[in-house]
Amino acid sequence: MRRRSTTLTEQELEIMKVVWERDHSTVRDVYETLLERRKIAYTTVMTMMKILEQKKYLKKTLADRAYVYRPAQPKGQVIGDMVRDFINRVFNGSAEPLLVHLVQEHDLSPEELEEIARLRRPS
Amino acid sequence: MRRRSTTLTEQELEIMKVVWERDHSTVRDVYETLLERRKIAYTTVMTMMKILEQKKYLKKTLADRAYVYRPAQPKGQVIGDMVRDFINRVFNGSAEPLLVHLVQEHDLSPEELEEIARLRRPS
DNA sequence: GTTTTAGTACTAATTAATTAGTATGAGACG
DNA sequence: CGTCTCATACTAATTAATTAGTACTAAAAC
Repeated sequence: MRRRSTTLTEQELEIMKVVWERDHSTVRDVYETLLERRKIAYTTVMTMMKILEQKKYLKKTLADRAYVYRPAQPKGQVIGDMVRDFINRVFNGSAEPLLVHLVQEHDLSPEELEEIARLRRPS
Repeated sequence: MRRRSTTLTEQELEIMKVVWERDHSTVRDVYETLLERRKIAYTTVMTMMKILEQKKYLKKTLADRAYVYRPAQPKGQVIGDMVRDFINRVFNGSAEPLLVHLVQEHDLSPEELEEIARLRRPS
């Protein structure tokens, strides 16, 4: 058997990124945005957004004739869950080795680190 | 269609973690390690390791009667690829917002940050 | 030498993720 | 009013990921 993902899957995330950029979104809004990047069918977007609503990532209200969707959870929360899940899967729950990777391979200078460190300890 | 993953999938990663801990591994070695954690069939492990060999994550040599597997790429390289893939998917290629998440939600103190920062700039 | 053991190769089934087609209905428009 | 447009609901097909069974073979054990 194949375990169902506890976080956003790849395409779900693509849709949520569009939705988070906007105050509210119809299927057509998201469809047109995604269509700029790749071939996709309107009903594909609709199906995905229905799934996201069932998974409690989106909430919908009926406006005029079409559903209007809004995020059901703040972006930071959802992304934070994905980061946590990644750290669990790849680093057995320990954040520090991920940080080491970032510093060593992702062009993060000590200056940037210090700046970010101040987020936790405002001087 | 469903795009094939460019990085290690969840169960592939579980097997690679076991292999990386050891100098060399047979299917039985990995099977017995995984069995301590969960129910799994010997042939399941064998199939997965064959896939990992085809994907160039493992290389095998025939020793005695059974294949002996070794990592074909260093762990740091493979994990680094996974980190890069995650940053691409979730943060559109930018490492800094991931760092902010780590600092804010994963108990990383400024002291730890400074220590890690020294990895890049040995005093 | 026959049987038991332990390995691989091959096949296949299941489920999640992704994609999209078809049917249907309500409102806009002539 | 009939038709066109645009929305949803429902159904279904495809592929990747995961799991494991069965057949076969060679060596070990008796």
